Amino acid sequence: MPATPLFRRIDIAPAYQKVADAIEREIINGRIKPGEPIGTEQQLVAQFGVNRSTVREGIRVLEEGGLIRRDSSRRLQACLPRYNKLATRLSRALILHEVTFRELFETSMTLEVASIEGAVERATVENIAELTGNVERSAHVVGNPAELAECDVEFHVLMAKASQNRVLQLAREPAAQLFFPTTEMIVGGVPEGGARLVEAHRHILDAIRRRDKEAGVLWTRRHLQDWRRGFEKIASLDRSVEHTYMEHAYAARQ
Amino acid sequence: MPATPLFRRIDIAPAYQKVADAIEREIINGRIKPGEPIGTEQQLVAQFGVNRSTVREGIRVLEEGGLIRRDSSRRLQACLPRYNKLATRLSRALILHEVTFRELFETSMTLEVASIEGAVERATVENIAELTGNVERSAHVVGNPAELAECDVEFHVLMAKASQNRVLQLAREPAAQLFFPTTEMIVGGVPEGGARLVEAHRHILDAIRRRDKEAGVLWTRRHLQDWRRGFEKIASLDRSVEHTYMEHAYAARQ
DNA sequence: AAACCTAGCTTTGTCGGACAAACCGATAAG
DNA sequence: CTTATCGGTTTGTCCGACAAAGCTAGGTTT
Repeated sequence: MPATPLFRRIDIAPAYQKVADAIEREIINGRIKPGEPIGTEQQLVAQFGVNRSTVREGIRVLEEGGLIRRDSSRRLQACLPRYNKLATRLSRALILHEVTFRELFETSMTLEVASIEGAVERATVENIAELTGNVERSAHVVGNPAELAECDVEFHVLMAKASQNRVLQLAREPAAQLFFPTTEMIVGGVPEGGARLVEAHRHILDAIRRRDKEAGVLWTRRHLQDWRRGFEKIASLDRSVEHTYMEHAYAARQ
Repeated sequence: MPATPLFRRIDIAPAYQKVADAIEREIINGRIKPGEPIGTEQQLVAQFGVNRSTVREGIRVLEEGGLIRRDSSRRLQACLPRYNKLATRLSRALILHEVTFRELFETSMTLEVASIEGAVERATVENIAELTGNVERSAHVVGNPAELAECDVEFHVLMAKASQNRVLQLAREPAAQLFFPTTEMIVGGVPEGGARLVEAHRHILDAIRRRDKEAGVLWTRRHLQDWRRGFEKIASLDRSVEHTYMEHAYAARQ
């Protein structure tokens, strides 16, 4: 072989990948806007000059990446990747990496505190109305662990939304997806747990209303510490997020 | 329509999706461990009783999701989803949602501070050695914005790694991928910017060594504020992460 | 015997064509 | 004006095929 390479490595990406990349580029740089149609498979076949099987493999890649979706009639269109869907992938990754609840807890504490700080500063009247509705609903289902846990998840999503920071909303999602489902187990297992949860939410909401950052942070920390105490009654923080639990969360999501 | 639904919605997932789900289940619940082979396409065809095209579409889905990959000889095997790859998707999503640099900055500040706190508490000698090597390298390339920016990215990745918190590592990645590439522009545009950056890294590393959390946080904040000041000289924080910039980051990633 | 080479088998990536089911649009019937 | 029907499209799936690249095993060379 030559001492100095004459040619650089030729990029031989498979055709389906090139198809996916080409469409992705058009969406990312805005030539195709979310909601706009991509065209039928047949049209893509004609444009790219490859076989339909190849086009379809490329489509699957983009679909999984959340860049395109099929509307009601299964036609292809660009779309905004849902945080939620992507976060699910990340949650899965966290499980496979066998992270511990301690890691989840520590990071969630950071992110939820950041959320409440943003929410106190920037929550709109709509945000507050949504949160109010949520708290009222929580109060009604305080005796039902499953429904209450669902309300809890929603409360924290709304809080992040109220922070008006979409990066934060996204960053907290993967951890939250793994962290909060345990709430059901805890609320179900600890008497008075439900009431304490609703009370904490109430105080947090109140702090947002009064734009009282200190109180908001205080109650958010307290709320999470409550979770932690409850969790430690049923499991160790240093155990990895078990496959068994994972299956629970996974099944619930479907 | 009947008052009470007699039948529940029939689940008619396309075959390729079922193939993907079936393989995903095996990986998630640990029956196939990362690194283990999935089998050839032909074997999957035989096992699932569907056509190879269908199997291949299912494979593409999992591949994109990061659950399987092809090894050197293109055989299929399960794998641990790389944060990095998933984070790339998320970064893309952030761009499409037209987040602003202010949102990025705010969230990064939160996450980097959390990183340094964890790093000060739990950095191992290996972590410190890696960081030391990085800082030394930075000092050598202080005059080269591109290389220095690369060192900066690595420094913060290593810092997150030193926190021993994988959830945090993951959570900071999407924002960091969008946030740090601007470093090159800033260092290139602001005289003394490079020197200040290296100095900050040095102080941060020193704080980790001395387990001095307060100093670590202080210098991390200062470091990020420096970025912010530099950035505001060339653009507004409230402008969305422009498509043009996005293309820059995107091209660099390839 | 160890290293090398070559022919054959396997696997992937791609292609062309095919067909049933679902969907759309428009027209015909009530 | 609503309902029913009927092509034309589009998707999901299947079948069969082939070139290129990798792997395997056997034979060859040193």
